[in-house]
Amino acid sequence: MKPSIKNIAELCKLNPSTVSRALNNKYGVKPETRKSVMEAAVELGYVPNLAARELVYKKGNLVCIIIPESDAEAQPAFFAMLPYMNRILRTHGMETMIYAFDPYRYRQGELMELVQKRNLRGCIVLPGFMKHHNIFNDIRTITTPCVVLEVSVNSEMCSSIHTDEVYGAYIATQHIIDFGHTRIGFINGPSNVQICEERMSGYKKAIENAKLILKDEDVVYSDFTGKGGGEAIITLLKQSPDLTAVFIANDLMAMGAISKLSEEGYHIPGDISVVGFDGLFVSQYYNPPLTTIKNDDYTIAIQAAKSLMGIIEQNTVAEIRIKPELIYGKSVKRLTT
Amino acid sequence: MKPSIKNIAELCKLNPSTVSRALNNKYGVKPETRKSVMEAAVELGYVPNLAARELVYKKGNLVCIIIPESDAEAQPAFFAMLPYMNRILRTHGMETMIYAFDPYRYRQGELMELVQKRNLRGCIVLPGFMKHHNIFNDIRTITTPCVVLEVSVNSEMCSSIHTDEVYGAYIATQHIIDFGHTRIGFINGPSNVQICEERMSGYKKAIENAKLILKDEDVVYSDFTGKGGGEAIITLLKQSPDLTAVFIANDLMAMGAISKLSEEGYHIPGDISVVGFDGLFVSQYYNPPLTTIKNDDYTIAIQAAKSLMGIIEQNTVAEIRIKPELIYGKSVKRLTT
DNA sequence: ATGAAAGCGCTAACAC
DNA sequence: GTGTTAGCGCTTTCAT
Repeated sequence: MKPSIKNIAELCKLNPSTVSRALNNKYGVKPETRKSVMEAAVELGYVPNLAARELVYKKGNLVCIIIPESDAEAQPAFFAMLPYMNRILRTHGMETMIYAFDPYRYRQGELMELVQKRNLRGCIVLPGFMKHHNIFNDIRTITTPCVVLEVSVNSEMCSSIHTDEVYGAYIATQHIIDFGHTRIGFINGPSNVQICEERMSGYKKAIENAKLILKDEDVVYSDFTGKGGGEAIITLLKQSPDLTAVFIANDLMAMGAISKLSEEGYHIPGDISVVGFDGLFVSQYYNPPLTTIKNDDYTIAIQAAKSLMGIIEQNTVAEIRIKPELIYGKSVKRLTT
Repeated sequence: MKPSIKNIAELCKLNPSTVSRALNNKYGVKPETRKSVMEAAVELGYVPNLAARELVYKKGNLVCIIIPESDAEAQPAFFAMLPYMNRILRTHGMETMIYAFDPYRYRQGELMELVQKRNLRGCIVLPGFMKHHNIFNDIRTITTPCVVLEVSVNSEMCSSIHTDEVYGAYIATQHIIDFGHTRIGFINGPSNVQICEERMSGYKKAIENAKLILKDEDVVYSDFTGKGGGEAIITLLKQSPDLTAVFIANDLMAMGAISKLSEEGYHIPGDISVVGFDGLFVSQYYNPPLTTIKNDDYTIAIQAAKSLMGIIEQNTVAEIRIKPELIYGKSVKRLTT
């Protein structure tokens, strides 16, 4: 039978409330009493029951990370971030649960329900590619500290962390331009996704800044998968055979594209230069090592966890923007200019 | 203020106990009473407090996935498995928490403490590369349903899921042999890790079966990282310049090796054939697509979750062995024989 | 079919 | 400094 403070109380001939005070280091317990309680606790193998404590406190120390249910392939960022978030949260005495919701079956209010039934201390929402979903209505009205990635939520209880997508796409394209390319294609993700619009505008900005010509046929949309990237590059090169470089909106598509191009006899970067986006940890071991924009998951994850603790502990909400960074690989050819 | 059954009871002019029965579909509630309770619950936005329920039931519906704390790079399997486990567990009414322990600071009994304080329903332990760690003593004596990956635990409450590593390494090496190679190197992971010993013995078995000569200098040990793989292949080719193929104990090292070889002017698979191990989802988009042994995370994850539910629901423990599978890429050259 | 009362393990307000 | 008492929200006897 699992021991409770009552058992300790009996053993020490004390009242349970005194035991509680002793265990929680509350003011007003004789040192020797505390000592005897501690010893009894160890002897009995006492472990506090968090459910009982929560019932009194009304809040627990559980933080929930909320993601749309999907495969690892679709969510590399989440998996990269989880350990870092977890680490920070733990140093603040929090523990982590995962809630994967089905985007197609999400019920209005599901989030509040989760928060309430588990007495959650806070949430971190990683919406992935979703920008227009019922869950955001719930986030807006939630009364529990909450951090949302990549989506702004105007609320007293919500902070948000953004990647500066426009900037990332801009420096990617600019890097290609700096290497002397003048015909630069773009393989984007789904056009209805907000980050894709933003990456598109970064690409445009760099092209226009450099007084290059922006052509519709230099842009194709795909689906962020490796397979999709392979198909997209073929379509793109058919439309615009004189491209010398392509900016691709995520590393997975970039890999799919390079793999496909190699198969078709192209040499990378000899024939076509490629820049990706994401900075997956495997990208540096790609053949050739991929030049990419590192969406700094480490920084974002730590920021997210710290921001959450900021709301919980000091009631401070914030909107943070993080600039991604160019990682130099070997997938861009320097043209003689 | 968060509504409780008491509020519902007042609204319906009933006793809280009747409300509880109505909400939980217990026998002996007049249909109209139940109806009025349900309506009141919706009207008030009632959400049950799991902590209170747990206090009565003694058990909750939380399952904990336990991993050593580390970066995503070191734990690709975990991240691949999490969504699948989570999905199965949810269909059984369970929710998932994550517990990342620090292997260097793990205290004896930490696991039991976690289980008790959270009233966990069960655990799934993914020990990664660790085979000899204090946590296994705790797992052995735990009295809560538990599934452990890759490590056998002799206990009434524990099931284990194993990958047949020997078999995997065997079919990898055999595949290379089938393609006509006779000088086949092996880049293994750290020699003190059990799965490495197993993969080693699979490699040996295939070499010996084919009456090829097993040479010490054809094997090098590295650290499962991409960087390590790049260094290892150089060392290996210096020791054994006449190798035509290499079996590499994980995909990340394989990528590092291929990347390095390409940089050095080798062509893959023209000059050197490579087979990896893991079947990471990015491997199929590698250049060239990597021939690898797919450690079927999907099957393992689902098996693990189902096994856990098997212990919880039917008290059935099992020891399951899963055979990995050869994935055909384009990184092995067929030699004319 | 419903109500009354007790109790899960813990903490807090108030006595002493 | 410590005991007493009440109560967190829920379920479960046991009455009625």
